[in-house]
Amino acid sequence: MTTEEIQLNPQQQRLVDETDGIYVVDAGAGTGKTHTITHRYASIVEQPDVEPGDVLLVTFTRNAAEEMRRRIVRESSYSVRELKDAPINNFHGVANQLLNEHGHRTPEYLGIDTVLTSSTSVLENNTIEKQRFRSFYREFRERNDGYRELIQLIDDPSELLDLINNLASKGVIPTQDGWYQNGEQYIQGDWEEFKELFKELNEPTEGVHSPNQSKLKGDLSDYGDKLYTDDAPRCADVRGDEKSIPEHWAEEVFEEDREDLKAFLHDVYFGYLEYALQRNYLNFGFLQMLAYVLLCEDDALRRRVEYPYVMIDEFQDTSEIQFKLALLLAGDSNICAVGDWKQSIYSFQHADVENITDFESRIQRYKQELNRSGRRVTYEVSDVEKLELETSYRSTQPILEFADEGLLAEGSKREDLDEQAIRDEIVELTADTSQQDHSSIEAIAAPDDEEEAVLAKIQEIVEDPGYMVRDENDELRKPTYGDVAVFTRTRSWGRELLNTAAEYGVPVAFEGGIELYRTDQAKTVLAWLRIVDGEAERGWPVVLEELGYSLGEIEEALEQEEYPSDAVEFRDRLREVESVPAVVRRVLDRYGYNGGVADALLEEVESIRDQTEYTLGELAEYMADAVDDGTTVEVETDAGGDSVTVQTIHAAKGLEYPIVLLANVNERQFPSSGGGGGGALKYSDTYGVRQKKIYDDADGDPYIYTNWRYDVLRHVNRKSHDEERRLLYVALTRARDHLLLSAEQGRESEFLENLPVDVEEYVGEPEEVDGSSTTQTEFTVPPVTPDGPRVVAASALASHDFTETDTEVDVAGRRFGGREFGNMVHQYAEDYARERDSDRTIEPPREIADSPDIVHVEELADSLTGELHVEEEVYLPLEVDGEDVLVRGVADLVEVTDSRVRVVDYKTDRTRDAVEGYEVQVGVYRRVLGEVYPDREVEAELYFTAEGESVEVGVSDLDSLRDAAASRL
DNA sequence: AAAATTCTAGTTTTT
DNA sequence: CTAGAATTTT
Repeated sequence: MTTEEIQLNPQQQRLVDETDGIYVVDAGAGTGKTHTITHRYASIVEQPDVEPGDVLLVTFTRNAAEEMRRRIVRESSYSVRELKDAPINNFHGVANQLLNEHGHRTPEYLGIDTVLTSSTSVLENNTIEKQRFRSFYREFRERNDGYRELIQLIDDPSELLDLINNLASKGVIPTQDGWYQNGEQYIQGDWEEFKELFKELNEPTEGVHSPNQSKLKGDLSDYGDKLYTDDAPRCADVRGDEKSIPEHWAEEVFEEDREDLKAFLHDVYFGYLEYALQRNYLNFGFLQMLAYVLLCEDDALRRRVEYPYVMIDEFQDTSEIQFKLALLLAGDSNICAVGDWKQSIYSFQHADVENITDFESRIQRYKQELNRSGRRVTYEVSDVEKLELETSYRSTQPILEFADEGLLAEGSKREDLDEQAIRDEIVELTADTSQQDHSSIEAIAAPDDEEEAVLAKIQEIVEDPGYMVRDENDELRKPTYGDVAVFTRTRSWGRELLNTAAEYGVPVAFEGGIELYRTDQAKTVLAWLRIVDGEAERGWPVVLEELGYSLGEIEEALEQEEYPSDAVEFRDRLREVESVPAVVRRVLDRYGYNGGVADALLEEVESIRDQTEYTLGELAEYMADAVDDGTTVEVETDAGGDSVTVQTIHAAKGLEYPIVLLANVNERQFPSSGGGGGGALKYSDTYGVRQKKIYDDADGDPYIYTNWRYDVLRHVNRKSHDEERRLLYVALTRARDHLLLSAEQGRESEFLENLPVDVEEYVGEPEEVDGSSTTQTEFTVPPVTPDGPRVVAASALASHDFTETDTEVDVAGRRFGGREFGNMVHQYAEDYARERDSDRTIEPPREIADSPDIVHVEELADSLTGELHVEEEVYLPLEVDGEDVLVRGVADLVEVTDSRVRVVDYKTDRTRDAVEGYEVQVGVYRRVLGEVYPDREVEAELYFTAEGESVEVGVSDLDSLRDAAASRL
């Protein structure tokens, strides 16, 4: 703690003094928020008629709650003992306690007769919950044949689980025969708001001379390109012939019969809640949800437990249900919400930034919703006082001002921010320090390797006297490695930096957990669990490979079921061991694994054992799922001394460093673009729950259509880069004295271009440091190696950056680019095949076999004789640049007869580079098929469908093309 | 200058 | 399978 913080400044003092009433406090980065809250708490509690038990202090994490308790003890007259049971807790803790003490029969309010018991546990592990949900959903599907159409649409059950959790975070709760309170409204969406947004988006945009078409109309230019049901209106009708699309579409897309969807959602949601309760567990969402129901239903209890004073920290991270819980827990209008909207970066955890930005209207709306069926919130909420903390004890003035610019930086060329409107929302901070000439802000662009440039820069920082930092007395000193933090957007970039740092011996520690289950140690443990469990084929290969067996030898051993005798002995001894953790321990011992990863693994297995009754086989299944999920686990990463901290921006929230280097500020990384797709169901506050696709097998031919209403509606909910800007802001405001941003030259993020800093080319290679003289992270995190070799495209072998240029063709008066034409040819080929094999469905197996020696096509060899195959994938194991890879080619047509194998690949692009790529691809076919069918003649050829720059192809030509394809086969 | 079409690279973050 | 940029057409 710095000396400045001992005294309270006038704004802080005001917050401490004014204890009665409703306050929203805008407490920016480094404004001494915790310190102030601590004092406010003490000041409330020191009133003669107030006890610690009267003040509810809610924080976001368990750690934050403990930290707060410690500081209150230190700064007030209360002792540890007196505050031991004081309600200083996180939301989940509050809910848990409430249910434990008073809530055993809560499920009854929803029509579920299971009781909560003291042994009901809170499932914290995502992978386990997904597993349980999956098994629930498996049963659900069998029981509910009526929902077949919706079930067909959903290929990943965890999509449903996400939706359920999202609804739970809003207080949308299912009951036996409907929805709790006004839950159904949320599912329906908000027509008024939708109309408003629709209108806004449909305003013509400003052109230089005359108005342009509206954003919405522009967005809908590709409407109609997808497969719609017959009742969908045509593109021209939807878009109309004005600058805006006809107004009536707003209502027509919003109004939709969603009764089946709602019923399905209800039954899944309610069914899973029952399922969890019967199995005696709750997830985070259910925990808060039940506490909410309890407080709503039991008026006497609510009055008994309510608190005269409520304070909530990190308010920008609260969800809707948490805000409502806080209102229910407050007995009077003494509520204090402290936070910083600019640091709201947890929307994926259901944080709703509008809780703080629209505090005044939200608190009124929520009160109204809570009082709809009873008087639950009795106090007045219309008088909300806003306070601001304006002095920052962390960053220098230039850094504070620069960080604000981060909130104004446009993330793409398309974005157009209302700068003034944003500035109006920002409370400008003033730095407390007078020292600031030493402070610097710079941006570097690395022409070749950004990681190396970052490391070189760090070495420069600790050696160059130009970078001075302030000590606790505000005096300047030279920085060390420990003063530097490197932030990244993604975990993976940080991990790579760590590897590069290890090469050069730069002391660097990665903080914030590793993907534990992807380590060699975990893989070995998994293999042994499988062996012990009797899954020989999945376990032994890993173990034997570690012993140096070749692939052939492994196959041989599996076939003969003959394994090395000491390994067999070890297996038999493991089978005698009773507890699962003990098995794991023995395996780790056998391999001499005893570092941080091994410890973490053991700890994990023990905690999983505590949470579930997993058998050995189930644990193996769990570990395999965790590999897929990329589950991360906190591991002790003691770099032992003076080292640079590497962490994600999310992990850095709440921390500060003298020198911050924000790395990988590259396009498409930060802000991340694209993505966001997938999933059959969508939810937004505005339009409610919607189905993206429609499954239909009315004509006996199952088909999935795009829901045309959704296709229009979704535009009204387009995401902007707001949260990414806040993430940028969080990163920038961690810095005390120096701020650096880095990117790859030529790939700089739009953010970087829009920040008021010159991006300078930085060429630098780190000096190699003798590893023994520096400290390294206790273990190095290995790069993620997916099981089996990497798959690369055949054409990529010809050149790493070959570019396709276009050829064009005219078909029936329409012009097609090369790609589109190629797709069309392809479609013809497929239609042809479908016609020919109408009574047979072709389902080529998509999975690559475990062993790289097994070529995929082989599995089809016998069954396919004499038949036509469309779009077959072939894989060829090759060594490329010293790495074993599977080279993938996708052939358009494959024909296999007793004497011959023929592959035809249609292409349109004849540019030199492309042809080169295709030739490699065809060579791959030739070779792979030659290996699979050694005694047959193998032909593989390219068939160019468009010559030169532009080719005229009429419909008749396509017919002849089809005939040609047919005659070849 | 505006609208339409095509191309490209991406698909995180973790209480 | 999508958002957003880039390019082409009107």
